[in-house]
Amino acid sequence: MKRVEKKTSRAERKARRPDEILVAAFEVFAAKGYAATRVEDVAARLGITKGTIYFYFPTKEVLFQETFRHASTSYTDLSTAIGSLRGSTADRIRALLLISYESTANDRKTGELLRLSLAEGIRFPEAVDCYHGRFITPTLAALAALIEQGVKSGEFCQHAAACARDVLASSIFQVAVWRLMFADRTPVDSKALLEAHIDLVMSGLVQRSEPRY
Amino acid sequence: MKRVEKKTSRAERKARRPDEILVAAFEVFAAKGYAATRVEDVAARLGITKGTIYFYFPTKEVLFQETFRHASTSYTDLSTAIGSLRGSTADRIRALLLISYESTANDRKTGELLRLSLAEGIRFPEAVDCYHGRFITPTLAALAALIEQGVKSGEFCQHAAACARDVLASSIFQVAVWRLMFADRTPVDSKALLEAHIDLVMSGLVQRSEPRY
Amino acid sequence: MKRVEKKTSRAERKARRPDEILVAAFEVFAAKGYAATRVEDVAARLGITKGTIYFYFPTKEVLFQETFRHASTSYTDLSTAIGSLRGSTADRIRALLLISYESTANDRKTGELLRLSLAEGIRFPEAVDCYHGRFITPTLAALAALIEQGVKSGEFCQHAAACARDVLASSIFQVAVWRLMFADRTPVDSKALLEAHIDLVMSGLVQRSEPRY
Amino acid sequence: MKRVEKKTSRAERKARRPDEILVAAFEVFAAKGYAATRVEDVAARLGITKGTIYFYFPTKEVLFQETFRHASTSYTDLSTAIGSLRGSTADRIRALLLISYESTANDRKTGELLRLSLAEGIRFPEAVDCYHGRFITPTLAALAALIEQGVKSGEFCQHAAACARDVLASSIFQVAVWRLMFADRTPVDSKALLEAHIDLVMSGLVQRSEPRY
DNA sequence: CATGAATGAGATTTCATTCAT
DNA sequence: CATGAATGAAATCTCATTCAT
Repeated sequence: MKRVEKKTSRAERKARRPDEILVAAFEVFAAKGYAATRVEDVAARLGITKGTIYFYFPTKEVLFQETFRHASTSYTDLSTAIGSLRGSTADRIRALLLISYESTANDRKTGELLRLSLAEGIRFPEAVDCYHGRFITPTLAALAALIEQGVKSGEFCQHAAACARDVLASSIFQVAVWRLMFADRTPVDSKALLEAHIDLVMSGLVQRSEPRY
Repeated sequence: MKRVEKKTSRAERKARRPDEILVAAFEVFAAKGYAATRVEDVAARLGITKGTIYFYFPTKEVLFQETFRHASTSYTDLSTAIGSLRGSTADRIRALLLISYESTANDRKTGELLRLSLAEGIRFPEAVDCYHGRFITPTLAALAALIEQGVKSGEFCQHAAACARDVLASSIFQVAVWRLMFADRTPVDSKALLEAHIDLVMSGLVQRSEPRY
Repeated sequence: MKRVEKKTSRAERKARRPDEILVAAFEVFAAKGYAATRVEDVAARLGITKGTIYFYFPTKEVLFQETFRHASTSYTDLSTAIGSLRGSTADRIRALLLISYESTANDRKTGELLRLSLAEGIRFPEAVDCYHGRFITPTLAALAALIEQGVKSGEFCQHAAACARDVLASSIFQVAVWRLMFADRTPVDSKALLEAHIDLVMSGLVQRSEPRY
Repeated sequence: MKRVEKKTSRAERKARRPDEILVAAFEVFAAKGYAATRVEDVAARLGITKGTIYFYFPTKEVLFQETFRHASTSYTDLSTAIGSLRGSTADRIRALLLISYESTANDRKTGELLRLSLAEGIRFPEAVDCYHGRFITPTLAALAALIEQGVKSGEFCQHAAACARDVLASSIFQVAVWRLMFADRTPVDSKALLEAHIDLVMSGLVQRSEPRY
């Protein structure tokens, strides 16, 4: 019977439509920016027509905002990740930053969100808010929490820890910006760069008044 | 008398027009992005009409490219700056990064160029090339030169120096991205952030007289 | 009831639109030439808007080319006409030229195509090719075929027949040009002119073995 | 001294300017048509600027009309030519048509005037009037005069002569149209075509009292 | 006289949005 | 629900025309 073969029923399909649209829209918006993206481009990517998109989203502007929100949501939840980390505080920070990196490296979405935030931030402040709330705040909070632990445990020197949070976070931005700008022309070993960054910062962060080991 | 008041003759005006246009165009392009900028916006900012802009630049696309190039050109020349730096290598690196920071902080142009590079890089690869050539390459070269001096003089440990260049450079990106995104909402003390970054990295970079391990 | 009155469904309308546009466009292009025709003029003639035209044709240039091609296509097919002609070869040639004349006289299209070919030929060489292929080549071929028959049957003298084809064809051009230039100012009896032309040429063409007078 | 070398004084140059402009304008108008011709194109061809053209001609429209008039004026004066013709009436007609042909063949101007008349005739009826008055009317008059002489002298048969004028004239149009359309693609031996045309028409025109063959 | 910078009206073209089917 | 023909506002670009120099 037909029904058996058909894996996605009409109802299922319908339920997924908005998400499908948001996914497709994200790709186009990320690649071309808001103004240069045509609603039809998004539709074409799904093999549907403009009209269908307008059935789910009232305007292009709303489509953009929902798209941005949707794309931000799927970001790996750091607060759960942080609980499962093991090892010294330094190891856990390193692991945390690598998790961020991986999520960026795998689906590029995080990087593209950064691009969109920067590119469209002036016209869509909510997008920046969203990016900030979903990505930056949790990352900074997680880092801050880990650093505090390190200070308490004596691993980190109090003084350096004060602004270590932002400095560590910058490693993520560095890699993201690097990839956005030179993606296809100057391939960079992002992971090595990230780890070097972490190493250098860490070595300035660890307590050193006496022999370390 | 009219004549007396008129400070700019027609000839003078003409000679300055292209530059005036490029300056105005940069502001609008930086604020709205390529696609959302209307040629008329640029004209209005100068109190002239579209036609005048098309008299000097054949298309909006060319206007953008020239604008980008023009804005990139005025970036503080690091190779001259580097010669006038004094003090220890660490001091000179610090000074160099602060120069970059100042140029960004004062006219925002550097930051906006970064924004445009990221936002329009896909459609205007030459813009990225330009930004790369004018800004990133000289900065990295200057840093690399200084680091090498530090290694030779024994100030920096060989091992850490290997990737210090990129890590130091990331401080600039961090500040720039931060300012671009949160300019008016979460004012950041960029200078403090930058100096903290440098401090941390430096402390991981300097040669330490006793064994680390 | 609305439904009853509406003779043309949306689907029917859509199917006819391209042709409707091409017909309207031909009239305007023929009357004003390519450059002086505004796309809006064509739209207005159909009671639609510019946008609709651009929905079917990507540019004004393509619209012109398609229009020309479309207008050329409907020209009376001479190769079928030639088969149904009766009488002496001279009679059949006369009939053939009159068929050409009638098609010109009735819808003016042939004449206007000539005007467009001449007027826009430099910018649209394909238009000339098209006119040549659809109109001139078949006419000349048909005439040549008939003349050859006349020579074989002994009706025409070999010598004169050599270039009779072009000379007979010129009668068509003469009438067409005449009508194009003086259409509304010096009305000419085109038919009489054409027949006189044919008579004169024919009398030079026919084999005469005995005194005419 | 400079003056000696300078062949054209400023005054001379000034006096020729309008004519120079009209000559250049004709070439551009003929090649591109009225609407597609920019005033600047005409200026560029003379190495001067738009402003100068506007000094001599108030609008582009006037420039076109003057240009057309000017180009028509230089047409070989047939009424003087006709007096100097010798030989039989048939010979003189042949010679007259060849004179027309030569003037066309040499400077192409006559052909281009025809093109412009047809292309712009609807918007510039005066251009057609001008072409008619300067070219067609004299040609037809000259032909009619010669034909009448031929009839009086018994060379031509009365009957055929009635419309011989237009038929003979058509040979000129045929050649002109042919050259305009196929100038560079299907080079035609215009002169042979013209002479064949004349031969055929003449042989239908001449009085024949005895067997031709 | 000649120049050419500047204007502004108007033409081509694009595209978000609507709505009858 | 989905479609896609149609709209119309707006953007890019052109060019005849003007006028200060």
